[in-house]
Amino acid sequence: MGRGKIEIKRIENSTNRQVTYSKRKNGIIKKATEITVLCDAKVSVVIFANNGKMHAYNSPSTSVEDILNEYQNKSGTFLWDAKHENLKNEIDRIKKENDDMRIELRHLSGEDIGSLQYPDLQRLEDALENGVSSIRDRQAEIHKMLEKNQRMLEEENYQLNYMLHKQENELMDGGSISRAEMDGGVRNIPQDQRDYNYHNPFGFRVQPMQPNLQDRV
Amino acid sequence: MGRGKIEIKRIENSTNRQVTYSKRKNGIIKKATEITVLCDAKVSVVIFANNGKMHAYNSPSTSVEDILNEYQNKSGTFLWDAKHENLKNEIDRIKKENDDMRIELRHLSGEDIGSLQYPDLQRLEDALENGVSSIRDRQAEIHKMLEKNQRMLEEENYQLNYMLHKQENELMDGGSISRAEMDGGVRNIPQDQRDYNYHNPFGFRVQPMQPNLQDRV
DNA sequence: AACTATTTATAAGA
DNA sequence: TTCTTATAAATAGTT
Repeated sequence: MGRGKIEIKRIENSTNRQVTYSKRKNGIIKKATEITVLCDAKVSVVIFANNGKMHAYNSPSTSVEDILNEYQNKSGTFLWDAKHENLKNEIDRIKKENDDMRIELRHLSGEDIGSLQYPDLQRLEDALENGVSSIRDRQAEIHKMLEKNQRMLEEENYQLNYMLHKQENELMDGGSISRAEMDGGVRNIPQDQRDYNYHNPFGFRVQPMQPNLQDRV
Repeated sequence: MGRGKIEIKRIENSTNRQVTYSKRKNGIIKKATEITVLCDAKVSVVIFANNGKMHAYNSPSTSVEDILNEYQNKSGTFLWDAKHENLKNEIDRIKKENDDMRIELRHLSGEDIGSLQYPDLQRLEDALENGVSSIRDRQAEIHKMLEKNQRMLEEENYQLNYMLHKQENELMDGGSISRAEMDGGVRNIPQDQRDYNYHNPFGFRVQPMQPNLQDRV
């Protein structure tokens, strides 16, 4: 019933099949509601599209419990089988994907390559070298960050030591230093004074001068 | 669809209702079989006529009906969940494995490594270098095989050319060569004579002396 | 059950 | 998905 007659056999075109499914599903459910009303019948319709989506129609039931249970069991089994099939298909699909990746990983780690020939080997080698070079870039980047952080820490230590030294001097003799001494003299603090800070757990706490020392590298 | 249009409401005439029920029930089942075939769907249709034996011992009760429906739904869900827990768990497990491998593959190809720190990077680099070295070993192995095959082919060519040369001489002057000439002289065949074979499509066919030339490398 | 006039469903095309 | 429409299919009323 339509523009043309169709043979009752699986519609191969997927879009077409989907459209027909949708239309006919609605048709069946409409018929079910009609017979329910017209003839006072009880109808249960459960439809699964092959993509796993389910639609169901149940007329208001007045059936006794054991009949319902019988239906329940039947439809339950049916329902289960359909869903079960879908899940199994999904599992198979994922397992396939899984196996492919596992093989690729093994190949990339140099295992099971005894049977590979030129083009595959070349591809693997390229991929690996690409990977190595990316990883090394990343390592270099981290290395640079670490070095930068180290330089910043050293700088801060110089300044902290200088300030500590200055305050100790002021406490001891009430003296003071010039701005010039502060700017120019920092890097000339002798090693023994710089190291003092590390051995004095009660040293003054000073706000860090490099707030971004904690940057993730 | 018939001689006259009918309103969708209970058919009061019992005979009429029975006839309509029978016709429409067949129609629905036909439709169900059609959608099953056409759309690769799974359909379950259960129809109870209100005057059927199945309903003989049924006492229509709205409240009981509601309870039974609820029970049906609940037990259906329960049945479903219980039966599918295992499959769902398996899918989750495989999907997890899948994701992990996908991430590892991306890391190995140098993608998404922006957040990785030292130990992971080191591990990846080691793995990649291992892989590269295995692949290169394999390449070298293949290369050696190819070289070996080439040497064998060259050797065979020498011998074939020698034999060809000798036969031609015999045909021309009836002469013969000594065993010593055969053993010692093979490699001294002049270039112009060795090349002759390549230009002579009607040269004698000689059994190859190196049966394993066709080895897969 | 058959028959058939009619209604209804729907295939194909936008 | 939704609408349209020509046509196939279902079926209401009749025999």
